[in-house]
Amino acid sequence: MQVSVAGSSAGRGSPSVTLVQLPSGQTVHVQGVIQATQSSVIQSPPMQAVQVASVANAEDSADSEGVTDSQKRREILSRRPSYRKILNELSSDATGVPKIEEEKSEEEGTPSGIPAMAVPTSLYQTSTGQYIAIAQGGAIQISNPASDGVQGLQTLTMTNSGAPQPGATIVQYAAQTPDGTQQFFVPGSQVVVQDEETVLLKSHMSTAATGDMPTYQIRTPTTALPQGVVMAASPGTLHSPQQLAEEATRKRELRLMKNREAAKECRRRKKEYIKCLESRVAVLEVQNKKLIEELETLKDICSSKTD
DNA sequence: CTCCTTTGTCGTCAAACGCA
DNA sequence: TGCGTTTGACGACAAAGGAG
Repeated sequence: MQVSVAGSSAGRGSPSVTLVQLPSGQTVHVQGVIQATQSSVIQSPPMQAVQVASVANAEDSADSEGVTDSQKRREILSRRPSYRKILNELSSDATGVPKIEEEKSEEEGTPSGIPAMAVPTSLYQTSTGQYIAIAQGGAIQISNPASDGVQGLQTLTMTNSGAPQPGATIVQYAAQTPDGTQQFFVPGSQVVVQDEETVLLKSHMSTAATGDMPTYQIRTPTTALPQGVVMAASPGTLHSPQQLAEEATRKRELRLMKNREAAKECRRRKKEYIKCLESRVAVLEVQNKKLIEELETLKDICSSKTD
């Protein structure tokens, strides 16, 4: 099934409606969640197209008489709920909709690309073709396609309780490579990150599965500063304009770096959210199909009785 | 091969959100 | 209320694919 998600219109003036288009040409209107500057196409396994009801847009047009431009603009720009919020609300309404996990759990080592479900053992397939199984004990097994550098299973084990240090998180990365098991110990307040700002265990676990051993560095997630970066003195101790300028530059660099990472994370969440929407569409399609079949059966029964 | 279009990704800005 | 976070919007860029 191919589901295309596009903002209803480009630019800042667009109302917050997302059109999820099904292969049959039908569209699902999702209120107030996604806008894309360009349309995105997501591939998913083939699925029979069944009619899906559409949800009307509740905040159709903001242009009413007597409203100033600034007010209009403010209405247009009014914040939509976050993906996580919407999805978690959806998941509370309907079963089968996985939740996006809280940020905390991600830092503790749970691959956030995996939806959290209350199923003892779950199997997922990533966009890269990997299979991820979550065992009861929290062990995460990654099965690579045969074309990948490392074949077979890799295990990510996350332990919180009973850790050697209070509040520490053990992240074991055991890959069945010729070198043997590789293991990472991650204290609670730190994350192991790859070079190129790629956080280990974050989204693309396939990067850890390649044959080449990437280099890692320990960072504290709160600051995201690379090692060796020393915080400058507080503004009160700065004297010369040059120092002030350096401080401003440093602050800007820090802000940009943080925002860069935040944008990456936001995009990852957005993708995850879209995947969840797709799965919801699939569930609804199946439900709809069943209901149609049930209706047909009942119709047959009624018509046979009247005959 | 070159040019154009489409698609996807990334960095940045800015505004809204949310929390202490 | 200030500050950090989140996310829509935008532009730049690269890769892929099609047309000529």
